[in-house]
Amino acid sequence: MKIATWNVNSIRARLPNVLDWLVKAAPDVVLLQELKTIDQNFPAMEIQELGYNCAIHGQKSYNGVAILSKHPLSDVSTGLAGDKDDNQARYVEAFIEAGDESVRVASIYLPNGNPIDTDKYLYKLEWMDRLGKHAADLLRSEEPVVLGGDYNVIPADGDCYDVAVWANDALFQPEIRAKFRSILNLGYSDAWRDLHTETHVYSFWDYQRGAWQKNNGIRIDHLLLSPQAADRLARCEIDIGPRGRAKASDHTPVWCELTT
DNA sequence: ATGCCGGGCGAAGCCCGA
Repeated sequence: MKIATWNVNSIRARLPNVLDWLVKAAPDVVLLQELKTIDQNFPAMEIQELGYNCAIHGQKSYNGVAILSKHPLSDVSTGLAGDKDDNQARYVEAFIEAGDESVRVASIYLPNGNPIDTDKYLYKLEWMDRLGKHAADLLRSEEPVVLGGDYNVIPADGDCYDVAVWANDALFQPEIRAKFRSILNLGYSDAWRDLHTETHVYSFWDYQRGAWQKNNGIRIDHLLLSPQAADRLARCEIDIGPRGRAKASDHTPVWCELTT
């Protein structure tokens, strides 16, 4: 089963690119972030025509996450547990029913947290704590689980082009990276890192300053696998193709292949 | 590395992203 994550930076602005990639890459499951639209304006018809079921958790203008699946979706839940007052659409989870390939997945849009001396940073810390609690709960099911999304965390120095540039950024703070590691330490695997040793491979390039052309990127889109999913991990790749297209998102898809 | 892009909203210019 091929499972991808992609921050599309507006599903409506990106629809032609997304549809093309769905046809070309043929993933079974896609975890989308930054829909930037409400559920009613999500282009479900066009995506369903390619054979995908949709679980949508939209929001006007900002955030918004979705799960696309060629297999039936069940047990859909929206929002991350632990804070009833959090109304930002950053989490959707579902069970993918596919016989002996069944898997539970979540699409995650972790808060950016910049600037670091503001409430936005505190919100990021709090959100990561809640994600860790929920991730721990999910492990107790002993199911294969894939938590994929835009984590807004640069895990290690080699995951960005210049550590000096990112030193004061929320994505690079030691306590943020420690919280990300603490989720891994529960028992999750960073699928891409587990299968690759090379550094300076990225999933995001800024629109500005010719970042794409100069390969000034960061690796912040991750697929975290529970042990039961990691045991089935056959492949994990970053497809930089979509980033080079006209009207590209600033993120590109990351995908993994789970076997039985 | 400071928003120089790019998207949403809404009809200019501001908010937001990483």
